[in-house]
Amino acid sequence: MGKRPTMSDVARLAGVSPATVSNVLGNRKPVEPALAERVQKAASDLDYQVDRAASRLRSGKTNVVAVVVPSLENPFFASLVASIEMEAQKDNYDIIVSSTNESDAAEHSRVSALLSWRPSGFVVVPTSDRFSGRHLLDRSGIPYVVVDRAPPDQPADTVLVQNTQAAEAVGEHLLDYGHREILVAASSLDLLNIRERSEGVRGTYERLGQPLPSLVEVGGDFETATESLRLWLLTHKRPSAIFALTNVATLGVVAALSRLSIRVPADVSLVGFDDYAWMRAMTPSITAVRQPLIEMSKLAWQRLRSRIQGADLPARQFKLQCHLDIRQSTKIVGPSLVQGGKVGLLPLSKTVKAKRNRS
Amino acid sequence: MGKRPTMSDVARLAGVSPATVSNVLGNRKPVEPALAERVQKAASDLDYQVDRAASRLRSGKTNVVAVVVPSLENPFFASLVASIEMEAQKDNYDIIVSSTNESDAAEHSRVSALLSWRPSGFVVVPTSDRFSGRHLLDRSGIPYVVVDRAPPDQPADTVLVQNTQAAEAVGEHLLDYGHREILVAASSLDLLNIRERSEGVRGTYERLGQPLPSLVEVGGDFETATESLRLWLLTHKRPSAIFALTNVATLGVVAALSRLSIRVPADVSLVGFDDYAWMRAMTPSITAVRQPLIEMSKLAWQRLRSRIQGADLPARQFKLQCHLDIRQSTKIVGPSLVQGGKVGLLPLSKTVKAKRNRS
DNA sequence: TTGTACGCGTTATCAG
DNA sequence: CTGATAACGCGTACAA
Repeated sequence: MGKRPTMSDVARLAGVSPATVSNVLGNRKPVEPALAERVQKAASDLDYQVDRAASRLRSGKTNVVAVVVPSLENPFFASLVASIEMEAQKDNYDIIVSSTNESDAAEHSRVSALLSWRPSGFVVVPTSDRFSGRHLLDRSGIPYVVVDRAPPDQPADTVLVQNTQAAEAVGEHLLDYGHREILVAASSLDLLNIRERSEGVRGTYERLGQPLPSLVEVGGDFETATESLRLWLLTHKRPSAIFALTNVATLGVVAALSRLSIRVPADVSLVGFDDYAWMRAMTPSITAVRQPLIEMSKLAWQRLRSRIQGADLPARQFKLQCHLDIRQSTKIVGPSLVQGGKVGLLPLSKTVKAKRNRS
Repeated sequence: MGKRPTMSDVARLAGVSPATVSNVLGNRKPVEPALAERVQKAASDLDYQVDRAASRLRSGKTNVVAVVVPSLENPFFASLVASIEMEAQKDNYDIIVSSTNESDAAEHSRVSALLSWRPSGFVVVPTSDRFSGRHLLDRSGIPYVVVDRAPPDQPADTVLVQNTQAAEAVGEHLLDYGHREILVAASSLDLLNIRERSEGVRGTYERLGQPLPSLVEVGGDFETATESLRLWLLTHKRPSAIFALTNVATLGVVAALSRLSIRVPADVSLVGFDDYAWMRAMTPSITAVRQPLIEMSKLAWQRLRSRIQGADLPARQFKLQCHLDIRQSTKIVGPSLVQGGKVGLLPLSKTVKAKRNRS
């Protein structure tokens, strides 16, 4: 109960000045070991913890970063937050988490509100390609890193995945398995990364002279996605394979197919995006593009930390490679449609090639 | 770029005193409309945001709560954080999120570190029944609410679910479907809530004179759970139904069964815990106990907020009811083993009865 | 090692 | 009753 102890309380108990306590606890200046010990003991006896508000006010240092994501319900963002938190914790940073519920306006207002913390940095997954929090961040001078969705126009530190290449690999995989008529289930084409995925497969089919994939937008949440998919399937010729561009879309496809008693992969093959335990656990296991979530977080954090520490780096865009895990949900339905030896033999687990590259 | 504007900057621009700016922005004291407007304009022209550190230092108010969970990778806790964040946002509170990685020591040190923020309150899911952060929280005098896992001994505000009743309902459901030999897949029996679930089914089987369930501890992560389950199934007589006590255990069971080509529900029935989209999406859909996550969060937040606002309430324990969603993964294998009309007819979606009750 | 000014809003006090 | 002035909260940084 009662009020929390202050540094002066510790100082009094240890019989030293507040300044010394500050020096000991922040090990800023060398202090006589004997004194240091007394101070430490006094501090722990009182369960004393430096007040970050006071500390920040004087020193300007906070050790906190704000993390802004479109939604915490989406397991992809949840996992992202989880691994960023882990990285931050290693460096003794805390994170303030905020979700924008997929609203541009909310993004703006959340960023604005979070600025009042004067955080050391921001990690942002923009809600849309408009990235409406950007202006505020730029004006603030606080370093930030954008993850997953590329900001338009001006460069900024950005950590993305090679969506196009990953989708091309999926296209090749499906062609190699003999699939000619495929359906692409996108969440929303408003997002650049989704468009890249969509155009990736499309490009592959186009280049190889195959019929272009059909495309359906299914929305961002599970229920909607399921229903959209179900409707589409009821009103169109059944494709031989479906490529879902997000984890939610994947789940929607699985549910829709299940409801329509369409079997995977007997009746239709399925490739998902994002890789979650349930995709591996279920029967059939789902062939899916795995995003390097941990690497993304590590890279984003590393970059942000450098900037926080004052490094003067040019804005850079990182594009990490994805990985296609081929599992049971894709079935060979005919001879390979991939010409030449180009992709003659796909390894069971195919790595989408490409390395980091500059913006 | 550059330094952030201060309240004095705004005051100067608006031609008033800093105190007036403070009064306007915090609408604390009535201020002439004309002046107020000038101040608002000046503030927004400068993108001014009050510095929370300075504000807290003087006023003692923070509008931030710390949320401590065992793991952010676990979708149950991730969802919990998501909905708490949503509640908090409505009341203009930010949340600082921290995970203990299922370590008691980390829980203690995380709580200790978070105290340096002087948050308005804590929401804690204890890592273990030891609840090693408790001492610190009690000494701090900061209000806190415990969620999901009950603290031992002394009462504290706690929001739980009726684990026993939920598990009993699962027992009745399985008996009603004619299942005599069942296996309970627990994560770890170190946790009271898991023991309650385990003992719930066990109790039901015992009371009705049926063979007691077998029990296997499968650990807290997916891979381990899958392997433990696989091993158990290889070395024991196959049960007619499996009840998994957590979402991770459920996933592990699904994966193990899939790997062993044991069909659900043809060869074995399955009841899971926690309710996620993938359980509904897959074929067969998984019969599962749904925890009222949103209600839990709302209640926890409401309670915490009352305390933050100074309400002097006696510690209380809330136990919310769960819901058993009967789906395709449980199959009738024989006549009902539930005597009398007691549970003669189970509705397709059975609600585990019981209401909130006092500690 | 310590005294002390300082950072930036807030609040109590005071003036108009 | 409105608005300004000044003290204050609690660590930190710099001079002593």
